[in-house]
Amino acid sequence: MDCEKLLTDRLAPAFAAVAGGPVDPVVRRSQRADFQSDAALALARRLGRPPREIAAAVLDRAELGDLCAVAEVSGPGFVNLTISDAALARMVTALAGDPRLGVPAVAGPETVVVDYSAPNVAKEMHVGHLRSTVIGDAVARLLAWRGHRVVRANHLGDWGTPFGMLIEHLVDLGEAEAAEELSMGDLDSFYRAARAKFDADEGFRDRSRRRVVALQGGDATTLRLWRLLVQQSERYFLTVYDLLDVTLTARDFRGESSYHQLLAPVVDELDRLGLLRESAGAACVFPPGSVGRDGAPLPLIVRKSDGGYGYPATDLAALRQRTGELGATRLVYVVGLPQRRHFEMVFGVARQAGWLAPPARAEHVGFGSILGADGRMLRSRAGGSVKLVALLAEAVSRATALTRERNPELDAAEAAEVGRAVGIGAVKYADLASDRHRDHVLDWERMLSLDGNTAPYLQYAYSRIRSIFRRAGAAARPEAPVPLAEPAERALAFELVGFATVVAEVERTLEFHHLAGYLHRLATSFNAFYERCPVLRAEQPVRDGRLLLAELTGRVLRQGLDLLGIRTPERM
RNA sequence: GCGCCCGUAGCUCAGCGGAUAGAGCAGGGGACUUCUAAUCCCAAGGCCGCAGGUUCGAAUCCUGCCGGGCGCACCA
Repeated sequence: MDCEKLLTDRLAPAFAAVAGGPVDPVVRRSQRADFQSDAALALARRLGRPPREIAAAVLDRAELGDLCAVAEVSGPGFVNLTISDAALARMVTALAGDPRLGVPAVAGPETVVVDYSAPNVAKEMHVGHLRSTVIGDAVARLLAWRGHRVVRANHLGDWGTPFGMLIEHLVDLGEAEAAEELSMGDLDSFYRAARAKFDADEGFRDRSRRRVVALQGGDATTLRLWRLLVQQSERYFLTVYDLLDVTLTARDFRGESSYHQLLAPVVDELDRLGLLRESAGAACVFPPGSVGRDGAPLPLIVRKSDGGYGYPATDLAALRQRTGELGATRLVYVVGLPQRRHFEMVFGVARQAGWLAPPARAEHVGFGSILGADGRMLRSRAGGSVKLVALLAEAVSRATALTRERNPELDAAEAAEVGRAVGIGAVKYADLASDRHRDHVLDWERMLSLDGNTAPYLQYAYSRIRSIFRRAGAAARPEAPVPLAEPAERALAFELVGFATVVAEVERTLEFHHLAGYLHRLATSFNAFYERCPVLRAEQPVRDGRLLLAELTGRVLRQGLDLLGIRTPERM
């Protein structure tokens, strides 16, 4: 099913025999054939034999007859491999009969915790949350589809000193009024108003401080007010997730408050393990390898000098709970790159404490900032951060207008639905289609140009396929003979068969731009095929075969886009 | 000062040890009586930041510079 793997498996024993030890055949796609193996070149020095001779010896031993039409030594010692039409057809047919499109469910499922999104109660979600939410959701979707047990952890910022002022502001407004404001999604003005009073009014500051103490002390009234804030915010966040087509639900909120009781035990445990050191009144752990500005070891402060706990303590408590109680073996943190050092230190301390021991491992899936078209951090006209919902609304309205213009036959309801899928898809795809380590330039024109390597391009290819089947009035026959005579058919067949390879790679690296790039290549191949190879007007048995290729393309596109969290409308 | 990320076509990006460096956009030229032209085809466009080094072979690995961004003890 997976061509690279198939060829690798065939070539590896031959290389091993020739080299007298295991060798990776280094199989990859080639411009001169379907695939090439480059291992003979690297082996030449070690074996003291000319690379061409090694390649020839390998070809002599390798069993490729049922797979390759041509297997030959080329240039200085490359092995060029051309898959036979019969073998390619077999692989396509196998794909057609496989609901999982060649991607098997994992044999040994893991429990994976994906930590993502993480908005703050009573604070607007801004573009900074976009990448974490979009990338994290793709991680969760992909790993779940592969059969892992995925725990979505939405690390909600629902605890800490700001809640004193927020609750006091709520009291000032009156509960009904405050709930109204928050449920309208006007979190920004609520927060700003509280902040302004805090900064300006000494009395308010005092009340706020006392309120924090009451909150932490478990005062019933305070807790009730606090829950009101949290609930209203959660409700609002869920509407954003719904708009974004994100799989996070009410059950996935893991508020920082829920670790509150675990913080002191975490510090105690670190102390018991002899890892704790006091420095300037704070309880610290000094993980190996971390150095600060002055070259001195850098501490992870697990308890501040005022006795309070910050992020490090919460992250450690959460980590311990995840590997311990939950039994997770893979911890994924989808958080911006600036936090890299923080996570290095947290993971370092967790390892020292024995909370993060093989097979469990943690990875920081970091990403760059979102920049405006001017190449600087995205800001609103007023200079503040851009509201996420405003950005999404603009994407949807632009895409809806475009949809109306392009396809006047759609009624208003369907145009709105399509506009939403296209607009949201465009935003998410733009985020996922480039290497996440880079800063990501959010250019309205480009993102919504609906052309090039964009979600709409892929969605359009999908809708073309659906259109064919609406006209055909029947599904493709899975056992239809696979047509490969036309170059466009062959090229498309190859892309289809490569789905599993890409999914496996992305599962390992969590670099979704590889999947996006693959889907774009697939859509491009399909569009070229569509252009040159009429489906419905073709004679049998070619017609059935082309229907099969079209259907498979549709299934792979839908599955691939679904893994990215992007919808595939039937019509555009 | 130290650390991390990033410098590839005018723009946005792939490629990260192999044969002539690839896409898309923008700009140029073509293709709709044909399953949606939101498409396709053709041409053009590059001292792969700079300089050394390793290698049969470097955009890719190493070192040093230059440029941009971010981080560097009690904010989350």
